[in-house]
Amino acid sequence: MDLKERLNQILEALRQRGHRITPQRMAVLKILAESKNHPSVESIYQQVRQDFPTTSLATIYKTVTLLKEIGQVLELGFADWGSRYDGNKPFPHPHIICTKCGAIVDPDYASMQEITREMARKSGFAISHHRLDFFGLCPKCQSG
Amino acid sequence: MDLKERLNQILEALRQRGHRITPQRMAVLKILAESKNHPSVESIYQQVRQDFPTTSLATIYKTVTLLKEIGQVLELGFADWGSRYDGNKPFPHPHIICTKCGAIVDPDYASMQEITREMARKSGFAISHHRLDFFGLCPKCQSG
DNA sequence: ATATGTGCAAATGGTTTGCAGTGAG
DNA sequence: CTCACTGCAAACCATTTGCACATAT
Repeated sequence: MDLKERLNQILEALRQRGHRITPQRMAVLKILAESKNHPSVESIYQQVRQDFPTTSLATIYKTVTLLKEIGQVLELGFADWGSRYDGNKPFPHPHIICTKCGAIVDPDYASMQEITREMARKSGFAISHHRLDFFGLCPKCQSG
Repeated sequence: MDLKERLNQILEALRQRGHRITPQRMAVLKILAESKNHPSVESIYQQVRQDFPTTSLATIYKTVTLLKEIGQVLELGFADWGSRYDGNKPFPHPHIICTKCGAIVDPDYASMQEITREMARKSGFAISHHRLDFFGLCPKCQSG
């Protein structure tokens, strides 16, 4: 999805609910709207500080939490490496995670809907979303 | 897998590496060897305390961490609800999680290997394991 | 006998919260 | 003007660590 378009979606969702667009918040939104690298809170913090040096970690957390609540960011919680965020594709989708360098990429994969339907039928659950992660070494780390 | 057999596997893995089998540890192992309910550390703690009231949380954590290190327990880390553990099937497999009551069940599903191969081919990653979670309401919670 | 495991208490670290001051709408 | 947001510091809480004692082997 086009970054500017995605950013506008997020802005619109915030405005609809009466939330304000501050410079710090805008900086976070921009990072999350691209977020091809699925950044951590700490990573977002470091980036935002380049433009707004007084920004606090708490502000990043508050913004990310808000976006989570209104469904504008997808949280990937890992037991060992903390959470990573995807604001570009905030809906459930597969990920491939490099266990060495921590890179997270989105493979293209379409048939999850079929699998989800099959799961629901067999289990009796009313399935609302899913999460599928593959772990391994990315091409770069395989030669390291 | 048969519970007694699974327990023996874990015991064997511990003995091989020179770890001792204490009563407290045995209690944890038994719980994890069945673990159809994918217990949390706190839940394991409460159960163990029924038989060994002086057991400390730290001991549970240490045992679970040890089992994780030797690959005898699978950790499911959730950003919002902490970690849950599966010592009965310590290898990657799908889960269905009730977002209301927190129940976690294992559906039977075989074709993950195909999907994993396909993923590896398309991404260039050397995939070592995966994780697939479906979230929704279990049959019981749908009528609640 | 020996060194691994236990249990307690303290430390840790990521995340959240309270609150006074700031600024977007 | 108002009320949501920011930034700081303190609070939180799950998990980890240090250490003296206990005990499995």
